Amino acid sequence: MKLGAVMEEEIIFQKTISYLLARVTTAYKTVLERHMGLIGLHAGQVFLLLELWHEDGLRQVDLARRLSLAAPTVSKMIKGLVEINLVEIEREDGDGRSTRVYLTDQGHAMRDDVNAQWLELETNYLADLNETERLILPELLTKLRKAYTGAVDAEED
Amino acid sequence: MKLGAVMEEEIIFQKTISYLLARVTTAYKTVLERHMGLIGLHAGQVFLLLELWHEDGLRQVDLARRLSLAAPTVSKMIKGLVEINLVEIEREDGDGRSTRVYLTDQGHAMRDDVNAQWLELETNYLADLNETERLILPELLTKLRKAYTGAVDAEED
DNA sequence: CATATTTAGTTAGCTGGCTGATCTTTTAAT
DNA sequence: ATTAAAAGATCAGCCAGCTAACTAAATATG
Repeated sequence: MKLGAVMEEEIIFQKTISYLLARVTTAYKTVLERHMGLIGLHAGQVFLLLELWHEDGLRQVDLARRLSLAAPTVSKMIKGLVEINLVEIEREDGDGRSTRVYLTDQGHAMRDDVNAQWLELETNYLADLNETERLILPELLTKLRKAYTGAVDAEED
Repeated sequence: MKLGAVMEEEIIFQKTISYLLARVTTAYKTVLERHMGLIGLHAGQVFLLLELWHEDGLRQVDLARRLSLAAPTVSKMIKGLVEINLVEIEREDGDGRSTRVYLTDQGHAMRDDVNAQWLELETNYLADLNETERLILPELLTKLRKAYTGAVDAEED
């Protein structure tokens, strides 16, 4: 009775990878934000810090590129991080346009907390994945990321 | 010279599924928003419309549950959809608290546009996936969604 | 019947993304 | 040297999410 022909179109829609991805995406972001909130950070800040832990003193434009984010987004994030004293900014000597972003001591100190929280995220929510899935997923996700960051404008006119 | 022992920790971080998922998430959301913008919609509105095409006249709380969204989020989305005349709201007769959301003619009419755009999304960005991946991904994504929507508070005190 | 609790929605205010416009500084071109 | 173009950063304003706090209606409870 409920399997009328009317439903077919919608079912297709909801079975697309794009749809499923959207649902995962939304749910995941909320969880991530909540988890990082436990250590006083916002999700976006974590990724920015990660890049700085990797290489301190980057310019904003470098961060934007590495994180695949727009410049204003990075600008606002840094503002937030400066306010809670995790990073400092400094005008570049050679180039008056650039601002370099440096970790403060507190910024460095957050690393263990973030790692711990990250580990929890990974273990708490992904416990149900079997070994095969754990192997495949990284590849698939990487593939997806490349698809969405790389071929943004690849559509017919 | 650059491959010091210092880097090891960070590399682990960036190989976690959580990290990769975050990157996909951000990239995908931007693409999705851009694509739906081509037909005058925002990403969130599309999902709400989808539910209404499935079953018209839902209450906001129903929509929130089905979409796994918070009530204020749905409230704002509906506001936007009302403004562009895709849905109308109507106070429930039996229950003065509820508002039911109904598609307008224009709301119904968007369906083809959305489907078309959705198809493009699916074909343009996921062309590189092979058949195996196309089979596995839906399962994996569904699994992830359940993990992130279901076990939100499953952590030690 | 009166009061307390639950439920549905809204408002306010936050971060995370974006685009578009603006400003300053550099660099390129004439 | 002057002007034009490019690059780095910011500001304003938008939507998608959220939480917290609130109103109003419905239901429980006494």
